[in-house]
Amino acid sequence: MNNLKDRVTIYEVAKASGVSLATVSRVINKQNNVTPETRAKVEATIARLGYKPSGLAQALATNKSTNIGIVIPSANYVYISNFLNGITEVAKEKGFTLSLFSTSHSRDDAINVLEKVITSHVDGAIIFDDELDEEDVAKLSSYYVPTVVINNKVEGERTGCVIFGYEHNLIHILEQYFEKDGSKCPIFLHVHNCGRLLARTEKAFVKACNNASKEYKIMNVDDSYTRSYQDFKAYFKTHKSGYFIAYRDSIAAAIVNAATDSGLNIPEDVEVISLIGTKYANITRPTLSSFNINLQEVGKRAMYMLIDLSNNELMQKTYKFESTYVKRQSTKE
Amino acid sequence: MNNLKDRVTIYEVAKASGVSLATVSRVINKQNNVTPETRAKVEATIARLGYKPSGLAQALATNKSTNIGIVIPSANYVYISNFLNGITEVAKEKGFTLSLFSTSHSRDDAINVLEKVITSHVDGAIIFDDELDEEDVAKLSSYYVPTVVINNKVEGERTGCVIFGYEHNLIHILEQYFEKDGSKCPIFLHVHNCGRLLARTEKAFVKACNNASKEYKIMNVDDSYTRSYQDFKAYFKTHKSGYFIAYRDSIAAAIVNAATDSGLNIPEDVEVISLIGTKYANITRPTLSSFNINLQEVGKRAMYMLIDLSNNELMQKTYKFESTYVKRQSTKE
DNA sequence: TTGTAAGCGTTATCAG
DNA sequence: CTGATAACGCTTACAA
Repeated sequence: MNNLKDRVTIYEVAKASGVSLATVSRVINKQNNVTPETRAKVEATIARLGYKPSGLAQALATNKSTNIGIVIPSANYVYISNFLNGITEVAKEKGFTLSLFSTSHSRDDAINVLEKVITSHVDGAIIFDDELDEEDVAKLSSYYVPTVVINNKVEGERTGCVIFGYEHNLIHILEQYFEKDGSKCPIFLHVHNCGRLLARTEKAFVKACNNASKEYKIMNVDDSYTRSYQDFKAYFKTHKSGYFIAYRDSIAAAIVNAATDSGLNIPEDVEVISLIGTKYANITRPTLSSFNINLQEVGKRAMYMLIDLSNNELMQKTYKFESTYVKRQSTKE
Repeated sequence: MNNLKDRVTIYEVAKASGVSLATVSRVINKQNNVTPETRAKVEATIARLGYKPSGLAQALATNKSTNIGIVIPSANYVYISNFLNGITEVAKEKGFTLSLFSTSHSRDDAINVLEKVITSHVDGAIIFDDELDEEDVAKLSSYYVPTVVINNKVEGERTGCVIFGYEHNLIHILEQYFEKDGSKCPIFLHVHNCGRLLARTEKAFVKACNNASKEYKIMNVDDSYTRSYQDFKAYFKTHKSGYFIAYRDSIAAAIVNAATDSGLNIPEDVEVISLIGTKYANITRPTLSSFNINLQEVGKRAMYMLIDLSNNELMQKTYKFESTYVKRQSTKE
């Protein structure tokens, strides 16, 4: 693990070109107080020796790592991928490097990750992880790392947040459903330990049902396609209809497929809405009605907010992304 | 961006506990040549002051960053997500931090990323990106960064690679198809600029067809579901059959959906195989026959290889993952 | 067991 | 425009 050993340093470059460290430093930092000749000379030996400055040493000397930490539960979700993609784009554009931390849905890991984020001296952090709460973010903040939190309303001096608007739209859709049809029992699919967004939408769901004096069900499902497909195959042996609200496309797809495979019709017998719609909502057959938020845009926005935050230029500390509802084949409306 | 400013340093801890820097350093590095009493004293003030060591300074002093660089084209593919997930798991287990670099399928970006990987002083790198070739890896190697390359056979002192076995299996499947049926024209879907794996499988495809003296077609398709769905809707107006080899699930799904929506039957009229199968092959209807490689395992393996490489303990420098073929509903066999 | 001091590879503040 | 020299925060011989 001695990869730094033997690397050409600024000192050797200075020696080889007959100038001082300071001059070499000026050249690599593109400062203009260097004669064209000396600059050329230094640049030549840099090229010849294949010198690359050490980001580590630079960071230590300047107090800037140009590195930002990203905390996610797992890379394995499509919406997280989209989010990451938005982040990487801005990072590249603005010259930041990214450190990826994942917590695997465990509080212990999350605490650990928090420590790592602090010690790794990032210039900022973006947290999209329900294991970490306001207090944790405050801790990060106390170490002077500006933070943007996704999907959690957090306040703080060095903190911004972007939140998702689902509740309103879900309530609206349900109201509409109750008004125009409402014949099937509304069923909310609860995934164990699946975080704030689910909890909030569940609350909104209950509220909408209560407001309309409708009976509803909360059903526990497994967070995997295969498992929940099987569960719903069993379910549809005794139940022949339902108006389902599913957290993720894959769960929605499990219901749709199980229903179809059980001889039920979509959307006549069974209707399904996916809360976190991705491009796969469009690929399954029947296609899935879903709520959508462009997570790539969320990633980009988070980066921009973080950069502003670092420069003390963030005016609007909370940014809300409203979901849009896209009706497809899995619902009548 | 002065996030380091005001952070508690080892020096302040030393002063506050009335010991020297060295002692504090010993304590935080869990060396055993410290009296329990002084250790306790130091630990107390560390806790009181909320001191966290600077990873930067540690890395500079020890020549070890415990950070490894991951180079990918984009975070936006399911198979890349799976790969990342495998990596993050091992990283956590072994105490590494990850730096994520994405090249966006551009050679320029890739070169840029390479520079960044070098300057960021990672202890190693994992490259899963077709823009970077053997020469680039050699460059990395010349800066003493051990590297594991995915999907490219690369040799070098500080280099390992994991490669994917598709050709054999594809040829086998095709031979079988020609033998048992072979009535439909085999069509390989070429995605512009889509990298080595596609090129290799395309070659294998051509070879198998030639060996069997079968006519075949290579068709250019767009690398997006929506676009290729439209293209195939148009295509199936005039063509009523085909045996398609698609690169990705989403392309395979586009064909299957377009065919179905055009009144054709799967697999009677149209058969489709997806080369890079993901869990979505199982979710679409009809389900997609596909070749599978567990990319999570690939990620894990790459990490283990990299760690061994760093310790000069990597015996087997090339590791091959054979794809497995899973027949589903989109083919007869 | 503990402290002193040199060094890791840079940048930055001074003089010159 | 250029060169010493002191930081940056930590580790690690070497001394005590």
